[in-house]
Amino acid sequence: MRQKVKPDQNIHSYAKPELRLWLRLLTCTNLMEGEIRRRLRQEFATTLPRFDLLAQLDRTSGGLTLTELSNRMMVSNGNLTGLADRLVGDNLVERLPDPDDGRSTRVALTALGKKHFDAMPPAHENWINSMLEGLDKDDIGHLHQLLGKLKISANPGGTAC
Amino acid sequence: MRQKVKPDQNIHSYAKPELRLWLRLLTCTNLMEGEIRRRLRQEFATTLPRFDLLAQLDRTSGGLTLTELSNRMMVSNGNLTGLADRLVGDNLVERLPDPDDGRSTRVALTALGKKHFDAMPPAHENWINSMLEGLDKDDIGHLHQLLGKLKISANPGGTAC
DNA sequence: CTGCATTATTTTAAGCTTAAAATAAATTGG
DNA sequence: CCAATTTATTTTAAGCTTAAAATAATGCAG
Repeated sequence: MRQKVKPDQNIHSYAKPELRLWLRLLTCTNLMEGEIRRRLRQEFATTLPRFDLLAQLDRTSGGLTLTELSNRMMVSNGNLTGLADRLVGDNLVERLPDPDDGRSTRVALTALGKKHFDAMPPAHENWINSMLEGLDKDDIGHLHQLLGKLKISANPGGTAC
Repeated sequence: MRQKVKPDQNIHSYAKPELRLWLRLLTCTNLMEGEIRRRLRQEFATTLPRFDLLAQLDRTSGGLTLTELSNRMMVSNGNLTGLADRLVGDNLVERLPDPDDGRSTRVALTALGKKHFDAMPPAHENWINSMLEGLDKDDIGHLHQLLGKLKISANPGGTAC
């Protein structure tokens, strides 16, 4: 005998917990990312991709290849060419030939790039902290742990981050 | 007396739980969003913004104005003009003059758009479910609840979604 | 009714993003 | 050594995205 079905249980509704979770995850990320983009623009006249690239370079010495950068930033390789070009144009980063591999070019912060970047991380951290003010220590730990599980589940290979 | 500081507690590290949480949130969303984009392209030859717009229209009757769409999709109003234009060009949606307000144009699914869209939600839901397979019912509920808290914290106004 | 502020949309200019194809250097197998 | 494959990057074409300025219709105060 056929089971009864609640009226709103149609295929396009938001009834399913998994779908609702995904939409909420997306909303949270969009809210936070939007705020970070807005502030980067207003307070530092820069963009998130630029900030991300500079941040990656800042925590390495000797620079990174474009492939390393594209893996870490989770964007396409072709993307890096243009982004790096624009930052080179602003004298924030420089391209260095890789001594060992003629195919690669390494990218590194210039002195100006380092100076330009250094004011950002403290502000960036404050924005994040402020947006997470409604969560207590346990919430943050638990959320981190559950997202760790999600990360593994969504990424069977598991190479990124 | 000044407190001792651990060696790795420098300003650019990932030691802070809030920053680590944000980066993990971003990673999870990027992983899932990337997979959804890939599948939409491979299986339906479409993109996420197109899917999102069609999905919004599918669950309303009488269409939506561009402003309503831009609020629901959390993208800029100027964005909608081009996106709607492209979908109109493919005969998937149509623009209708708003009878009450000469400034607004409503956008609605065409018969072709409805037909085109209808196969997507079941597949979309399967992709989500598959990526969340590593989480049990309690994980999903708890994650949903914690993200609800985060959503409120990050969005003091609280208009979106 | 008339000017003024508001609201809805479009345009503009710039940058971001991608997939796929092209180029070029390195590596590997015979 | 040499051909075939792999790897790193760039180019190309298209679409997405935004903020800010411009257009245009509405509504409201006096």
